[in-house]
Parts: sequence; structure tokens; C-alpha cells
Amino acid sequence: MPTGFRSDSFRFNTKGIFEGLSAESLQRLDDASVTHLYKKGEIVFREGGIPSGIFYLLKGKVKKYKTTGKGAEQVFYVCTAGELLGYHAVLSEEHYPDSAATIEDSEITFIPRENFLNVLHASSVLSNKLLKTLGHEFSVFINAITNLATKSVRERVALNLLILDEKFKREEKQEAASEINMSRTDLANMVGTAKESLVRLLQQFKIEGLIESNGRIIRILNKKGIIREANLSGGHQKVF
Amino acid sequence: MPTGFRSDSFRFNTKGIFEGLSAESLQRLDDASVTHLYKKGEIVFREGGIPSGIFYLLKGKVKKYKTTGKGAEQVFYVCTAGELLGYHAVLSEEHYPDSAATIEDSEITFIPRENFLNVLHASSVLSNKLLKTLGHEFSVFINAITNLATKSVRERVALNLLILDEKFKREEKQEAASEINMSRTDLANMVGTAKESLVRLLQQFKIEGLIESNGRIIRILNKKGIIREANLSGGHQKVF
DNA sequence: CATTAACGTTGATAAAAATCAATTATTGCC
DNA sequence: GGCAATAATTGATTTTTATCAACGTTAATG
Repeated sequence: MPTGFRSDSFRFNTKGIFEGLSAESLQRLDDASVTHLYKKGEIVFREGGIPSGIFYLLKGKVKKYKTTGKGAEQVFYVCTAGELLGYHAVLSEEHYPDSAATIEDSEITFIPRENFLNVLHASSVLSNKLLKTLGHEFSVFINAITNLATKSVRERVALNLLILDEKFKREEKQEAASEINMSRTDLANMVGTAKESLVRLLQQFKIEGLIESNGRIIRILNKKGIIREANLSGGHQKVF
Repeated sequence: MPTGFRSDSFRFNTKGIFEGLSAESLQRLDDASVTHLYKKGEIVFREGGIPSGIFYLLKGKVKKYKTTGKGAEQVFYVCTAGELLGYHAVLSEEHYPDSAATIEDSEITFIPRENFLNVLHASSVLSNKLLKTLGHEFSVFINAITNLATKSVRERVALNLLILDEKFKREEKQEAASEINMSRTDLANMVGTAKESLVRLLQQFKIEGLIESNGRIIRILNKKGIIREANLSGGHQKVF
């Protein structure tokens, strides 16, 4: 049973989705798009809303989440620069099933639904890329489900630290430990546990020298150790 | 907050995916396909395997699941007649991320990878339908994740009974209560709990008159009661 | 730059769920 | 139809995780 952390298994593949498009298609998308600045904490779209277009995250970070009747919030994904948001509901022709909100100051380009669909329907390059991306998402989701259903909270905390470590990598310092900067509440909602349980486990990891923290910022000190705690297994590569 | 059970939120939409295809496309798929009988318990494909084509479930039921390092098995979906299987890995060009096995005697048509992709790339009708289907799957998965992360085992047992009730509906008797016929182990692996916990909760529902059972077969007696136990919220409809 | 509201941490306790162990049903098979 | 073998159930117990309550810290804001 292979072991190790393969960030690919937890990441959607929308980065570079518009690469390889014809100049005409790109122009049509560009002409229709508008870019806005979002402050930390702003909502991009809301569960139940009618999708009017898709969003391209130029800069910043966005959490995707779903709220429950009881007010709980499940964060199931964190988008980083270069990722696309909100296309599922446009494709499925349904209301947004989830909400999206910035977790840091961000810059987001909006492409109206009609323009996106026109380009999509005209471009087999784009539709094939999107099909490939969506096929990959399936594997990301079943990983997420399996981990939620079978791993302990401790294992899930470790796993999510690894996922976030990738997301908070800075271009300048690829090698340095990332500075994971997320509220404890968001982290707990991502792990699927109570905030207090999350804090206690972070405290343990800290005592064991696996991580350090400074205010809300978390740094992984011993990645192998965290990988061990996450108890990973499986992971598969490209075929063709 | 709207409440009620919307089975659509838990079902993929591959049924009828080949409707509306040109006669030529259908012919090309048909020429390439082979149909096999599978006995209950047979494996259709296995996690880590190389996808050589897609499967169309003509008759029977198939569980989709992932196994963990510790030998646990997470069942994340049950396919019924008319559904497509194994297309994600073909689209993503990755190994199978999950396994599929029949849970009753089944009849499955296999379409080789190349033939499927040729038809897909030639048919914008099919690729658009598939994009729509995959967009919908996203909402199914985030529902599943949110439920796993935020609901109690009791709530999840009730919810999965509702999901299975739909899957075990018989064409003859749409109105009659379904006969849910699945091993307690599979059920527990679907709910994401220990078999013993599942059994105890079924026992409670039985005492409360919400269900009845005869051997392994479960029948819902009071659907509203089970919906109440599942504590559902949300659910959104088509837009356009 | 002081304030204060939001956020984070810790401790004590309760609740939920898993595990272990033993027994009883069921079902596939000859 | 009887007989293993497999699956389901029940009870006792432990472990894990959530909840409640109090207090400390941080950082956003005027």
C-alpha cells in the first residue's frame, strides 16, 4: 500500500483551463469579463442563488462551503489564485449548491454565463479540458468523503494541514514552510470538527514539535511527521 | 429553510445520457459494446486499475466504494439500472480512484475507451450532456460531504434509508414501500459508521414504528418520520 | 494608539460512537 | 431440507469527540 501525500488528490484542476484556447475564444471571454476587488470575508456567491456567470480567481483565496440548517458551516474546498469558481452550477443549470467567500483580500474576474457557454459550445478544446477536469474532481471528492468517514479527527487535522500547506505556499519561497493563515473556525469547519477539538489537536502537534504557531499562523515543522499522523494510503498517477 | 427529501440531491444524472444522440453515434457505440452477466458480489473494476472503457448498467445494482489502508470500505454511491459507471477515470486519464462491485445479479454493457471517446469528441450533444451531468455531480458530492461532516450517525442512517428507498423502488409497485436489500456491512459502510451502531439505530427506528425488517430486508413504514429523523434542510431546483 | 469585539485557548463534563465479546439468525450450498 | 459458514444482533465497556463555561489574546477600527 503506497503512502505519502499527493496534493493532486485533493486539488481541482482548473488552473490553466483557458490555456490552448484559440485567440478568438480568449478574446470573446476577455471582452465579456469584469474584474473586481473583494475584501477579506466578502461573499462571492451564495447557496441557493441563481448562477449568472463564472468566476476566475486572479489573486487571493476563497473558501467554498455549505451551511446546514443548524448553522454549521462545512468548508469543502479552498481556492487559490488561478482557479475557477462557480462553473458547476452554470453547467448543471441549477441553483448554486454552495457558497463562496474570500478568506483574504482577493481579485476576481467575472465572466457572464452566456458568454462562457457560447465559448464553451464553440470550443471543443475547452469542453474537453473541462470534461477532464470534472473527471478528476470526482476522485478529489471520493477522497474527501472517504477521509471524513473513516479517519479520526486527529488524522483529518494532519491531512488538512498538508492540504493547506500547499495552498499557502508563496511563489518567492517554494521551499520554506508555508504560513497557514486561516481562522480556527474555518479550519475546524474544514476538518469537520468542533473548534475546541481542533485547537487541542493543534496544541498536541505543537508539543510534539510537528508544527509551530504564531497567532493564528501555523507552520509545519516536520512534514514527514504530519504525513505519518495523517495516516495516508493509496494515491494514483496519470495513465496515458 | 425548506425541508424535505429531494432524491435528486443524492443521485447522479447519467440516466438517459445517450438519448438524443445521432443514429450514427448510437450505432458506433453499439457496435463496439459487449454485454456481460455479473453475479452478486463480482467486482466490475478495482481502485488503481487502468480504465479501459465505461460501463452501462442494464440491470441490477452496483456499489461504488473506496477501501482504506486499514481495510475499511467506504460506499459512496449505489448505481441502479440505466446508470453509467467508470467514465470519470476515462475522462480524467487517471487510474480508477474507486472500485465497483455488484450487490445483486446484474447485466452490464462495456464500451471500450477509444470508442467512447471518439463518439464523445464527435458529438457536442453528448459532451454537453456530460458536462451538465458532471456539474450536477458536484452538488451531490458536497451534499454528501456536508452530511458526513455535520450530521449524527442517527441522522445519517435515516438519510441513507431514504436514498436507498428510491433505489430499491420496483417499477411494478411505485407506490409500495421499497424492499431495501443490502448487507448490514454495506449499509454501515455507506452511512460511515460501525455495523453495530447501525444495527442499534435500525432497532430503534423499528421500535418507534418508523421501519420494519424481515431478515436483511428493510421497509420504511413512516417516510415522514424518517425524513424528520434525517433532519434535512435546503435543496434547490432547476433554474433555466 | 487605545478600545473592544471577535477570536483563540483551556478545563471540566457529557454525549456519541467505536470496540470487544458472545450469542443468535440467515442463507447459500450440497 | 439440513448443515456449515456467514451475517446479524445484543450487551458491556472504552474511547473519542462535542459541549459548556470561563478566561486570555489578537487585531480591526475609529
